[in-house]
Amino acid sequence: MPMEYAQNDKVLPYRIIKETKGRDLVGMEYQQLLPWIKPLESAFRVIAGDFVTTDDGTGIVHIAPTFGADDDKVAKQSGIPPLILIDKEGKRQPMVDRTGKFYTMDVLDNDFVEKHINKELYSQFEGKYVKNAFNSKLTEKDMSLDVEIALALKLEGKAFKIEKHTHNYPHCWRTDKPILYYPMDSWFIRTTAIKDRMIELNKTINWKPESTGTGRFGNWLENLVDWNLSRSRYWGTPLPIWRTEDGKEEICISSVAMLSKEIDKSIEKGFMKENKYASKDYLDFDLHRPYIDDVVLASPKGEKMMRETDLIDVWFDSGAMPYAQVHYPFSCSEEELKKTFPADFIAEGVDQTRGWFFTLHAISTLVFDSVAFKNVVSNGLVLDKNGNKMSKRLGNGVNPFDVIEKYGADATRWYMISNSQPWENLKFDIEGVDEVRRKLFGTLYNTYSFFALYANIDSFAYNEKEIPYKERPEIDRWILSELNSLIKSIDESYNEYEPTRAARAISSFVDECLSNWYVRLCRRRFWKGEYTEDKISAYQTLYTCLETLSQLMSPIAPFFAERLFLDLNNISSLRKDKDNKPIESVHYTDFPTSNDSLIDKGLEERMFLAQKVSSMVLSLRKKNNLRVRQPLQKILIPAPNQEFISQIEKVEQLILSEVNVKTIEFLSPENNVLVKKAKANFKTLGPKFGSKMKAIANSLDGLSQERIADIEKEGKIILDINNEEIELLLSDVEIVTQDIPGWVVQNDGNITIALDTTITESLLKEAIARELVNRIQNIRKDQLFEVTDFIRVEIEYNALLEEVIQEYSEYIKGETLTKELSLRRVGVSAIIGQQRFEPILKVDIIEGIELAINISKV
RNA sequence: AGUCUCGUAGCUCAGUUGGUUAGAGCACUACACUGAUAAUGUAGGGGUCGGCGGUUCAAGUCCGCCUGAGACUACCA
Repeated sequence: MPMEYAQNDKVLPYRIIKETKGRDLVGMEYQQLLPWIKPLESAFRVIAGDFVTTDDGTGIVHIAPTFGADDDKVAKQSGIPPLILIDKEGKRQPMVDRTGKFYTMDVLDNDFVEKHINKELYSQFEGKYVKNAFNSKLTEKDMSLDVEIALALKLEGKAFKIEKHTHNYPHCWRTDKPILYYPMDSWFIRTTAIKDRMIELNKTINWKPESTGTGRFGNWLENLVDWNLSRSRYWGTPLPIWRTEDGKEEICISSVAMLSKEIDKSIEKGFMKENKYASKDYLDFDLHRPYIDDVVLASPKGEKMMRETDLIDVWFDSGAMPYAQVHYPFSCSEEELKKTFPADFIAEGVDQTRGWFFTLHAISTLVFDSVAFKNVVSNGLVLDKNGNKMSKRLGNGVNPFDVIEKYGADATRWYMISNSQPWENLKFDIEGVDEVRRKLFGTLYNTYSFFALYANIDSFAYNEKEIPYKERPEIDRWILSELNSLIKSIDESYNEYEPTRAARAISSFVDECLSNWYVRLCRRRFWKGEYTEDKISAYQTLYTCLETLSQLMSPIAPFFAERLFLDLNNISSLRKDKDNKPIESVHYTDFPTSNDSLIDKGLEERMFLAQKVSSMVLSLRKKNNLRVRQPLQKILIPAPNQEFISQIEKVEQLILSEVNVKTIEFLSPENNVLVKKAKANFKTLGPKFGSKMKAIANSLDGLSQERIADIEKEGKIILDINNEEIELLLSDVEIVTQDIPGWVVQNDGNITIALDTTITESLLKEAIARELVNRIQNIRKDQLFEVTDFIRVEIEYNALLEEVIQEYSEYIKGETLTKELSLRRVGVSAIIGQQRFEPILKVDIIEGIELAINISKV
C-alpha cells in the first residue's frame, strides 16, 4: 500500500513492522489522545487486565476508572490515577456531572483550571452532553458526542479506523435513556465477615433442584462481596443513621421508642421543636424518607446530627420478612418467633439468587446464626408454548385468569405441576390444560359418576360394617394394594418436594389401575344381582379408592378434591370431626398413611401379568378378526416354571372373562412343540468375556433347537468361539418362545401366548346370544329406558335364533332385565298390523341376518 | 466472559449402577368396543436421543469440544 495520505482519504495507510504479545507492551507509555485535561499524576501507560478479549482489534483498550468498577480495580492495581476534576468546593469529581454533561470550567476550581486544563481544546467540549438523550434539545438525528470526538481524532490523523458500535449499555427501565456509572459513597454490611458461616449453613438447606444450591447459590456465596445496602432514592425505608457534620459522632436508631427519646434530647438542645414520634399511633408520623429527614438529633457532645440521606436497599425488606411479618422484636418474643422461624419451605423464581434467597440467608445468619428456610424450591419460568419468554410486546402472553375461567384453577395447576418439575422452565400450552381436564379429571369424574349411579340405586352409604380384607375378592385386594403403594410413593414424593412425581403417580393410578382395569373388570359387580357381600365389598373398595384419591390430590387440586370428598362423605359420614359431625372439608382430614399389610407385591405382579396376557389375547383377536363377543375355547401359555403357573392360575378367571375365552392351558418347558430362541444376556456375559461378546451373541443367535434344549436340561453349554471353548450357564442365556406351530402366537418379552381360534357350533351359538344381548342393550339405551326398567322382548322368528334362545334364554333375560323373551313366527307386515310393534326396528343380529325386534317396558 | 440448567417422536415428558428392538401420554390413521360413552381397546406411521470426537466388548446414559435456548453475576473497552 502506498504510504501517501491525503487528509480526506477514507483509508489510512499502514505497514506491519512487528508482531508482539500483549504482555510485551505492558509498561509502555503513550501520549494522551485527548489532552484536554492533565491528570494529577502520570497516567498514560499500558497495563494488564484479564477482562479484555481479543475477539476484535488489538486487545488494547482505554479504561475509565471513574466510570467502571473493573476499570477502577485494574487501575488501582497498577497505580494509574483516575481522571479527576476539582470543583469550586474542592471536591473531586469525574469529568461528567450528574446531568450527563462535561463540567464547565466556571464551576471548577480556578487553580485546577489554570494548571490542569488545556482551555483552548476543552472549551470546544465543555458543557456538552455525553449522550443526546440527556439533552432535551437534541434528538437521535443530531450528531452525537461520540461522532464529534471521532471526527476530531480523524482530522488530527489520530484515528486509524472508525466504526459504529451499538452498546448494550444499561438503560433506564422507565425513560429508556442510557445510564452512566458513577463512583458513589455507599453503606455496606460486611457480609464477608460471615462468609464461611453462610456457606456452612447453606449446606444444611434442601435445595430443589440441588444444583441451584450447590452451583449457582453456592458459587455466589464463595465469591461473596460486602452487601451494598444503601440506595439514593427520594422515598423509602431510611438508613437509621444520624451523624454529625464532621462524621465523628454517629448514632444508629433501633426503634421508634429510641428515636423518640433522642428527639426529646434534641428538643432540649433546641434543635427540634416538637416530637411527633412520641405518639403510639403510627398514623401520626411517617418513618419514611423524606419525612424522617426533618429529624435532627443531638450528639453526646451536643452537636447537631443529620440523617444519612441514603435509603436501605428494598431487598433488605424482603430478607427481613421472617421478623417483620411478626413484628419481632417488638410484638413478638424470640420464643414466639421460633415457632415460624426458620421457615420449613419457601418457593420463588430461580432469578432470586441475589435477591430474596440471599437476603433471607444473610440476615438470618447475621442475626440468629441460623438458616431462614429449611427447604427451598427455586421455580423456573413460565414460557410460551414455543419456549419463548412471554411478553406484552410480543403478545405471546397467556392471561392466567382467562385460563382459570375456562378450565378451572385445578386443571391449570395440575397441568403446571404434572407437566414438568417446578424448577424447570414450563412451556405453557393451553392444549395441555385441556388434556389434563379430559384425561385426569374427566376419567376420575366418570369413575365417580359410575360409582354414584349404582350406589344410589342400592342406597349404599357405607353403613355396613367393613368387609374384612381377607374376605374381599382378589381384584379388590389388588386395587387396595396398589392404592396403598400409591399412598406410600405419594407421601415420599411430597416429603421430598417432588410434586411432579406425585401428580404423575396419581394420574397413572386413576387411569391405568382404577378406571381401565378395576372399574372395567368390576362393572358387573356393581349393577348385577342382589345386594350381596361381594357387591358391598366392591362399593367399599371403590369408595376407599375415591376418598383416598381426594385426599392425595388435595394439595394440587384442592377444589376438585373437596367436591369429590364432600360428595362421598356427606352421604356416608365416614369422617367425623370431634363433635361427631361429618367433617367439613377434605383439607381438615389427616393425610392418608399407607397400610403396609395391605400391600401385596406378588398380587400386583400377577395382576400385571393378567393385564399383559389379556392385552396379548386381544391383540391376537384383532389380528385374526375375532371380535371379543365371540367366545373362544382355549389359551395356551408356555410356562417356564411352576411359580409362573400358580401366578397365572390366581388371575385366570379375570383373564378369561376379560378376553372371553373358556380355559387356559400351560405348556411345560420340556414340551418339544415350542420353537425357541436363545439370546445372550449381555449384563452377565459382558464382565466375563469382554471383547468376545459379539462372537458369543452371534453364536447363540444361530443355536439349534436341540442345543437350546440341552442348555435347559444341563444348565450350561459349551460354545466354540474362534476355536476356544467357552462355557455359558443358563443364567447367561435368555430363552424365549418364538413360535408354536399350528397356533396363532403372540410374543412380548418373555411371555408367549397362543390362541385356539376354532369356532365350534356351540361357541357360535353363545356368540349369537351375546350379540343379541348387545342389540337389546343398545335398544334399551336408544329408547332412554332406566337401567332398572324391566322389559319385554319380541323378535322376528329365525331358526338359528330359536336354538340359541332355547339354550341361552336365562342368560339373555338376566343380562337385559327381560321378563318375557319370545320369537314371533310372523312376517314383518303382520307385525306392523299389531299395535304394539311401534316403532319397527330391523337389526343385524349376526352377519347377514336382519330381523325385526321390538322392546317395551313391562 | 464466568457459573448453572436444559436440548430424546409433530407436542409434553420418562429413561434405573452403561447391557443390545429407546418408552409413555397427546395428536394423526385404521379397526373394534359401547349399561363409565366428551370414556375405552387393538394395530399403524412417526427418532442420525442437538452436533463432533473419545473411553468401553457395549454409550441416550461416562469424558472433552462445539452448538442452540434460558437464568444469574460481571463487563461491554
